[in-house]
Amino acid sequence: MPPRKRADAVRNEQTLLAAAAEVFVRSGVDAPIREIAAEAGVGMGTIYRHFPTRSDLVVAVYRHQVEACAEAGPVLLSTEDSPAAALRKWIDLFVDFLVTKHGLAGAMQSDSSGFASLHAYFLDRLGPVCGSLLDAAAAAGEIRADVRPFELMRGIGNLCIGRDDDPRYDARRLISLLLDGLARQQ
Amino acid sequence: MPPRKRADAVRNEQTLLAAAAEVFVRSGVDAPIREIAAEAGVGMGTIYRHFPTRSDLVVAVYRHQVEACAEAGPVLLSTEDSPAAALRKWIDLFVDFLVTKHGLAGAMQSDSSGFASLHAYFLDRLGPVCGSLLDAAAAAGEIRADVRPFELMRGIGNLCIGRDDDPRYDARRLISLLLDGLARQQ
DNA sequence: AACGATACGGAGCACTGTTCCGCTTTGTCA
DNA sequence: TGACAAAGCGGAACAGTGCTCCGTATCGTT
Repeated sequence: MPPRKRADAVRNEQTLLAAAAEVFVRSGVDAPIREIAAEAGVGMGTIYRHFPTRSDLVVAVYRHQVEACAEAGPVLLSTEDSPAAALRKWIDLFVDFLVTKHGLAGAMQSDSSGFASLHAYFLDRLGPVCGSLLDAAAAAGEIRADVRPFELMRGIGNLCIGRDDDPRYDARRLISLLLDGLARQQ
Repeated sequence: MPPRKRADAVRNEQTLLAAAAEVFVRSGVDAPIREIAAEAGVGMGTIYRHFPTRSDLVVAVYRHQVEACAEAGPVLLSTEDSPAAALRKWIDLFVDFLVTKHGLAGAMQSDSSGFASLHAYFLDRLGPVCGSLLDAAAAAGEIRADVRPFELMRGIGNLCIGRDDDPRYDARRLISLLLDGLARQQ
């Protein structure tokens, strides 16, 4: 076994993952390396050492985001005032994550098998989390009970497609409307 | 009506269309503007004047290629030794054209309606041409008679997807195999 | 032939990806 | 603890690209 990584290297890798996620949301997955380095407060060389290609970085952020999104579900459920509020906040995180997810297709040229496995991982991990949020909100009578995680996640995913630079299209607005529709009508 | 274009401007536009088509095939639709300008023997400014954005250029080449491909069908049919030979040559042109077509999706970000209309134009214009080549070859007994233009064009189109830089995948080789299979087995 | 109007070419600028190497930090071992 | 490799870091420097701008050349008209 080779000696384990130095502490600062581990720290930088975490910092980078968080910074890249933030920049991807702000400027897309094609954001300049410099911008990501600046956001993380590290040099460009550090990024290239940890993630030799842009694809490596995007994939790493993807995994990191799936994990963060999955862990956020239960936390939100216990800290927010109501299950419906937790659901809304969770979906906000989910939309941030989708930017990375959609960028992934472009970053991983022609490696459709690797892409498929990441997509499966995503569904396995987040489907149940989304499901428990939906169940909780439904049990509280806050939303209708007949919407399943898959259709909701897919619908939101589709709403987020192609919203690159056209200011006339605001995916988050539409998603908010969708959630309004999800609320149980009294 | 404003005065019509100067002769050299018209000439340059045609030259550019042909040069861009050639470069797209050789280097993809993301080829540097400089390379296209060099191929056409014009300055970069000339390209930007005629086609302000890359998307404009790609769309123009697309239309130009559809037209050229459509006109080539009857010509090949009358100049080649056999309908099957004409079909093979025509498909060769068609594959060149597909490079532009696939690049189009990337170049036209989020303008799916414009893309759809171009796609319809493509089918309307080339379907019949491909059909007449197929019919002629079938009538000559050179190929089986139960393959329709749409499925052939679509099949070839799909074979050309994702062959960007992986040297292990050669779309033209597979297409050639497909055409061998199309030949009437004696 | 002369003279706008139109179009051309490409130098120049801004921005980005990627490499490379001198310097700093870390972990270890006496 | 102090010293010293090794691991890691930062960012200057280089190369390639998109796009603009304007002096120059060409065209069409009178």
